[in-house]
Amino acid sequence: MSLQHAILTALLEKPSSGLELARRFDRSIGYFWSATHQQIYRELGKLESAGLIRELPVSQPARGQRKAYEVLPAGRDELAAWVRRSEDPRPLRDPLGLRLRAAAMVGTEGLAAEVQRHLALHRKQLAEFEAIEARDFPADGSGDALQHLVLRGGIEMETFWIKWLTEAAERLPEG
Amino acid sequence: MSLQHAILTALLEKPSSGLELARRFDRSIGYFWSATHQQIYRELGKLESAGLIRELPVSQPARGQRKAYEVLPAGRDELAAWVRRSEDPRPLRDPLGLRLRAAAMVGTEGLAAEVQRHLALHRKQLAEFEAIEARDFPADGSGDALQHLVLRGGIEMETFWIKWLTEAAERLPEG
DNA sequence: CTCGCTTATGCAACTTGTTGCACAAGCGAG
DNA sequence: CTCGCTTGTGCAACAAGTTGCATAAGCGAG
Repeated sequence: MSLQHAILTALLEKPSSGLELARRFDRSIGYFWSATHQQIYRELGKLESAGLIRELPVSQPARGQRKAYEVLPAGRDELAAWVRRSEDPRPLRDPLGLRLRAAAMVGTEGLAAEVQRHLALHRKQLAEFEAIEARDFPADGSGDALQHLVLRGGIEMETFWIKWLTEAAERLPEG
Repeated sequence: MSLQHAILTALLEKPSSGLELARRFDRSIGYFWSATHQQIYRELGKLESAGLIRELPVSQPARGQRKAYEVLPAGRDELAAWVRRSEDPRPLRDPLGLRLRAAAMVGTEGLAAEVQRHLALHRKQLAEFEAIEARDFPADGSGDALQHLVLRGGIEMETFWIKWLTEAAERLPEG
């Protein structure tokens, strides 16, 4: 049910339409949970049926107006209860590690290039996170500490990938 | 399709029955991909239908004999092709990061304890990985380099979690 | 021997995530 | 104006992963 709670969090931060949510998931919220627009629309529908959110009434319903949603008290309660619940970490799922292992059986052809490609992707992501950190969390300690912590998680995760992939690149042939 | 390829890899390393596979997934292969026995049985069925694996013929089919599978040439080919394919990393999915963010909206009550619990889990996992490393990959450089690399990935991943969760513990109230 | 425990295999139903497409409205260029 | 492009919303089908249960065989204690 994590996706529903992610949506509730995002809507509490700021009432939004489906597409706005999808965009915000591509950025901040997405460090630890990604979602496509279809998933988001589906869950918005469920959340509305469940009485946890509602369409934000608009003063002048002009044509082409996008639907925006806001969180109802029941939604806030549910989110608060979820934060207090206990939930185990999900096991890691990454195909590249698997492919390295498979390569031990069937040969490493092409893997060095793939590792380089992943390295570039992770370096790019890290640069983006660091740019966000510099912009939103200056050294003076302004900005929300919890949100900064989450961003730090994203940064350290990417740092891990870069470190490990660099090791991998050194150990693979045909660099 | 990663699970099917994980199974092919495992069967190439050693022909096994469904439950043996499930156990091995809990350990080595599972660093980067986990699976329940139900998933494994289902995929074994599909792989067999697709002609990529077959039941290992046994000399004396005693009662209670467990079915074991071995990889056919077509299966090896498919695995080799997969290793050569290009595939993007999957986005991270972890509910705890999400909950920290949600806590910025609805309060951090109970989170410090949860962070401690996760810390303990990750420390335990790290200790297990390090024990395996000490056992299977002594300093003299014996042992398969690729498999060692994959294990290093698991170790560094857990190290990341511990570092980040420690940061989180320091920043959360009511420790 | 038989009762309960463990091991091994598997089905069915459900939830979650992905892919591909459909449709409508606004917008800008020709 | 109108054609094609982009934006926003959404359905349907599928693939992947999870949960709960059903079944059967071996095994060891009483």
